[in-house]
Parts: sequence; C-alpha cells; structure tokens
Amino acid sequence: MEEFIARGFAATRLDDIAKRAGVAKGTIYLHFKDKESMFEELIRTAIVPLVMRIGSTPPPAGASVRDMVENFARTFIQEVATTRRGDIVRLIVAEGPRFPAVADFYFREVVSRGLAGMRAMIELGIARGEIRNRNLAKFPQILVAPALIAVIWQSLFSKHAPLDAIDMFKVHLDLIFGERRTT
Amino acid sequence: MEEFIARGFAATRLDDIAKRAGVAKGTIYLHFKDKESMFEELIRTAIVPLVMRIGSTPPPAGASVRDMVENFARTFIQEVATTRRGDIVRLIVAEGPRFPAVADFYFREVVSRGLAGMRAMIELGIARGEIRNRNLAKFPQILVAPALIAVIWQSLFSKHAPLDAIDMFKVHLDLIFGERRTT
Amino acid sequence: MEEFIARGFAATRLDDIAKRAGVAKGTIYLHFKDKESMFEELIRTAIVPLVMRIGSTPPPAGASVRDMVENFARTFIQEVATTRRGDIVRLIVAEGPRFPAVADFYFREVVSRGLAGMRAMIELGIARGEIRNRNLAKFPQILVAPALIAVIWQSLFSKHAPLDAIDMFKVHLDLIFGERRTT
Amino acid sequence: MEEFIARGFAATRLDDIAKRAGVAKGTIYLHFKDKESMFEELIRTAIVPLVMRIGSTPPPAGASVRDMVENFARTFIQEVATTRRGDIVRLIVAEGPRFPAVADFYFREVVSRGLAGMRAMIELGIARGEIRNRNLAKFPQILVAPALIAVIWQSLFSKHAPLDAIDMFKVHLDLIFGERRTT
DNA sequence: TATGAATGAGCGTTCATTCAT
DNA sequence: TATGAATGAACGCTCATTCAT
Repeated sequence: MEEFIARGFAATRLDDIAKRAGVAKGTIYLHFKDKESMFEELIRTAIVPLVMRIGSTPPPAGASVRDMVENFARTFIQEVATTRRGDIVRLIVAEGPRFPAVADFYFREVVSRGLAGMRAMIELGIARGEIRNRNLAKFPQILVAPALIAVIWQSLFSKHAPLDAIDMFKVHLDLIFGERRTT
Repeated sequence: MEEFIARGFAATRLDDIAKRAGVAKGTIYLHFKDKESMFEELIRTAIVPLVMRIGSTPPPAGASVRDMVENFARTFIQEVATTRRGDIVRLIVAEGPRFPAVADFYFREVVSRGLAGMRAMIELGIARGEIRNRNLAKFPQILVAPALIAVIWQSLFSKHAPLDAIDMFKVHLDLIFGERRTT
Repeated sequence: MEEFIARGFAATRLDDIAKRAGVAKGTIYLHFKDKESMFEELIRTAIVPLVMRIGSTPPPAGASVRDMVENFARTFIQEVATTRRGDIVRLIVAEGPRFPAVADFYFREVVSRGLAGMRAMIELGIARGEIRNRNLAKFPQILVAPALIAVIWQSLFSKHAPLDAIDMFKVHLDLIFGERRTT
Repeated sequence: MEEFIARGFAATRLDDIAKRAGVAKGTIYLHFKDKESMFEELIRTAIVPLVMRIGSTPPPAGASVRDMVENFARTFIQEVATTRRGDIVRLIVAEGPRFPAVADFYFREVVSRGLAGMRAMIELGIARGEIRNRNLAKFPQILVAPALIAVIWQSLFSKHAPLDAIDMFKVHLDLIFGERRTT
C-alpha cells in the first residue's frame, strides 16, 4: 500500500512491492490475481480500518450535536488527514476514474454511509435547534468539505503553507452552529 | 492534455499524444525535453486559461459580496467543475506529489492567488457587515471547499449520485452570509 | 502423458500434471529428476503398451502373409491411429529432435524392431510367391508408410477431410500383393 | 524460422530470433502482432517457396506418368526431404494441433492441392494404362506416403540408419506402375 | 513419503527515446 | 523542422524447482 500511495498505480513496480513486503515477486501471485486486483484489494482492506478509526469514537454522553461533529472531525483530522492514511483518500481520488471498482466500493462503503451519518446528525441538530439552516440536510457534503480539503492540502501544499485543519474546522462549525461566545 | 487527463501521467503513451496532436512521435521531442517536462508544461499552460475563465467574470457593479462570490462560484462550477477542465484539478491532486514542480506552480499561480482574492472578498464582506464571522478571513479555504468537493464528486461519483453543485454552494453561502428570506 | 500429448513438452505445466495425477507438485520430484527426464520416462513407458497392443495380435493359423499384414495394420489403425495413442507417435515426431534420448529409444525399441518384423514378413511373402517385388524387402518402410500417414492425418486433417485408413491400407496392399478379384 | 524449426514454438525465445535476425527485440513487434502470429505468418510464407520449388519442375515433354511422378518425387526429396526445408513439414506436424490456423492453411494450400494434383496424375496413369489399380485414385495419399516418411526419417533417424529416399521411392513406384525390367 | 508455499530466473511485451533521412 | 523505424531497458507475469514441515 505504501508503494501505491507513494507512486500511484502505474508507476509502482511489483519488484518494489515484493522487496518491501520481504517476499519474492512470485509470491505476490499466490495472493493476488494480478496487479490490478491487488491494488483494488489493498484499497478495499485499507479503507476498513480507516472507517473503523473514525466510526469507533463513541459520542460523549450528553453531548451536543456540535460536540459530536467536532469530535468526529478532530478524530478524522488527527488520525487521517495529518497522517499517511490521508494519502489513501488522495490515492482514490487519483486512481478512481481508472478503477471504477475502487470508486464504486469507496462510494458504497464510505461516502454514502458517511453522508448518511452526517445527514442524520444534521437532522438531529435541526431538531434540537442547534442548526438553523434546514437546507444543510440536503447537502451533508458541506459539513465534511473542509476535512477533505485538509487531506488534500496536507499532501500537496503543507510545505508551502501549513494549515491548522482543526482550527479551520472549528470556524466552519461556527458557520453552521453559530459562533460561540468564547473561542 | 486530454490524454493525460484521461489516463494519468504514467499510463499515457506518447504514441497516443502524437496521434491526437496529428504529429509524429519524434516531433514531440522538438518541443519538449521528455515526457515529464511535457507534462509539467502542459499543466502549466492548461492552468492559465483555467484561471482566466474564472477571473474574467467582471463583478457586476453595485453587487453585494455575496453576489460576487456566488457569481464567481457559479462560473467556476459551470465552466470547470462540470466540464472536462475540472479533471485538470483532479489530475493535479493525483500527480502533484510526484511532480513537485507542478504542485509548486499550482500553489503559486492558482491556490495562493485564489485564496488571497477570497480573503480580500471575505474582508470586504466583514467590513460591509455581510459576513459576521471574522475568523473566516483566516481560512478562505472554507469558502471554496464545496466547489472543490464538486469537482471531485463529478469525476468519481456523479454516476452513483448526481450532485447539484450550484444549489449546494448556495446553501453554503447561506451559512456564511446568513439565510436569505427568499430562495 | 495425456498432458504432454495435448500440449507438447514445453507448454505442459507440472501443475497440470500434478493435478491430473492427483498428487502435489513436489511429489513429482520424488519420482523424476526433472521435467525432461519425466518426459523421457513417460514416453518410454507409454511406448511399451503401444507395441504390446500391436504385437499381441496372434497371426491366424494358416494365414497368408497378406492376411497377416492386413491384420496387423487393422489392429494398428484401430488401436492406435484412430485413438489418442496415435498422438504419442506424433509427439515423438514433434519432440524427437530436441530429445535425442527419446528418438534413440523409439528407434531402438519400435522402429528397428518393427521394420525387422516387416522385413521378415516381406521375405516370407516373397518366398511364398505372394509378393513379386523382391526390392520391397530393402524398404519395409514402404509397407507401413500409409499407416503412419493415417496417424498424422488423423491429428491434423481429420476435421477437414476424414480418411478411411483401413480402406486406404487395403488398396496399398493390393499394390504389393496384387489386386484381389473380390473386393 | 530456423529458430522455430530448431526448438519448436514454445521453446523459441524472441531474444534469439531478434539476435539471429540482427534486430532489436522491439523491432519484431513492428512487423508482427505477437509471437503466435509471427509463427503463423512465418509458416505461411515458408510454405509458398516450398510449394513453388516442387511445382516449378516442368514435366518433360512426352514423359510417361511414371516419369512425371518420379521427377516430382525426386525434386521433393532432393529439395525438401533431405534439406532443412523438410523440417518445416515436421514443424507443422508437431505444432499443427496447437495452431489450427497453421494446420488449416497447410491443408488448404498444400495438402488438398497436392492431393488433387496427384489424383489427376493417377487418373491419367489409369487412362493411359500405366496404372492398373483403379482404386489408387481414391487414395492419392498412398502415392506420396513414402516421400513423407522420408522427411520424418531424415529428421529423426538418419543418424541411426541412413535412408536412400530416392531408391525407396523407385521401389514404391514399381509397386504402382509395375516393375521395370532394367533398374 | 508427501506436501504446497515460496522462490527467482526468464520470458513476452511495451514504450520513452533516438537518429538517419 | 519533421518523420517514424528502430532501439533496448524495464515491466508484469509464469512456472520449474526447492525445502521446511
């Protein structure tokens, strides 16, 4: 996976994967049909812990919706956006169009579920009066957009200009939930 | 450029580029040092009209900041996000890490300028009282995040679930500028 | 053996042989030094029953030489030429030049013995007055030539044009022994 | 072609072909789609001069059918059976079953035409009273069988026991046309 | 004796790059 | 300036062979 992340699908050599895995080249073919299916399977298995790592954070009891979303985003940013795992997301963006199976899987397992979860939260926030804008439930993408931006920024521009993703997300939450008096 | 967009750097063959360009393969080397520098130059020259297309929209006289931003976003979404040009952005996200020159150029010419422009608008909005959240000026990324999301969504998931990017952006603007009474 | 017949030496995989034999791949190496010697041994052991099947037909008591030869040829054609066994002969023709040990063995065990037998018959036929051409004893190959042709035809051209090998052989015998009045 | 003859299809390496042809390996792919089609095309183009070499011998004026056939066979044996060209025939026998296109072509261009020519000669021989056995026309294969045997013998057994193919063929002709008084 | 996972040399094929024309 | 045939390094993949169990 590290090799695919570092070089992309086409530029990654089976030789390097084998070397890094500490096995002979032929051994790879005992586990995978070919390079393509290896890539797809690796992505698939890499996504599961990615989702787990996010989903496993239990919402604190008696928490406001804002706290829940903030918790969620903080976990994502700390555990994904600012680590090598974030590059998996970038890898999917990069190779998705040429690997429909990857894009399909990602949409099904991560995107649609994640958005459904976000939508539920938004609706809860609306019901509780924490969120005023009722249309937000139609576009839960807005809620997560800055987190995704953070992932991309990290890979491409962090050395040009560091970005405090958590701070950014808090400002974003202020837009949605209203500004807090204390910051 | 079309070929690079469709297949990525590594999977694109000079043969196909030459065919599409209507020249012989050898002719390419009269204009470019090698495949890498051709890619970098093409990206560079492709970005300019991309920026032009956005920047050229003159702000309507006497417009509110919201109108200006909305105009801007509408142009971007119509002219970039929902067309093949949007894939250039995705291409940069995909190949950027392996082509620092590309990422550098993109940051310098597009991202930093774009964000500076956004920041100026945000500050104008704050000054005029249109925008309440003063912290937004620290993170102009938030302003454009949904537009970028739209680009990525278009490439990867539009066939799974179409996304009305303009509607989404309007909701996003409502978060920033406050909800309009009439929609 | 079936695998070697179907695909030739080089294109046959030990994997398939092991599967067909119902053993693990490694087990093969307990019985054979390597693929080459396995091929040679298999050919050797396959030839024995091939010869047996032909040689075992007892000449009918009081038979004419022509009857003996015809019997012999009929057995060969029915038991070898028109069955999978015939392909062993073709396999030897195909791989012989690259496996001198195979060609040597085949020459020693089958060809020279078979020709010696044919020569004896021809001489008997000449002695009994059944065969007029005394020179035939110098080239017993002529006697069996149509049978070999039948084997090759079967493998290569039977689907283009079927060949009644037994009828052909009878005509051939007519040339040697003189035409019979009744057909 | 020499390489295929010497080693068979599967065991022949493109490297060796390129080396022998004095070109780089990649150059091969400017002329042939892949190894298989190269093999098929080479066989095809090798057969043409093979046929030409035989068919070009003009029948001597006022020749008997026996003379014509003998001439024909002598040319075949001298120009094909006892030279490297004969191995092309053996190669077809060897690889034909795995290359239906080759077997088909060979049947169409060589076998069926050759047999038709032989049949015509036989019928002429019958008409002229040179050949008594009218059934021979049904199996022109018999006429050429010893010539084919000679080809195979040459490849496999000539070092064990040399075979005078021309002498053998004369005896064979004696069987068909009747023995000549003088030899 | 039997296994089958692991090996790695070797093959067919591709494609960026060169250069004689 | 333009060509495109030729190159050959490099890659994905196969498969005969080995060896720890």
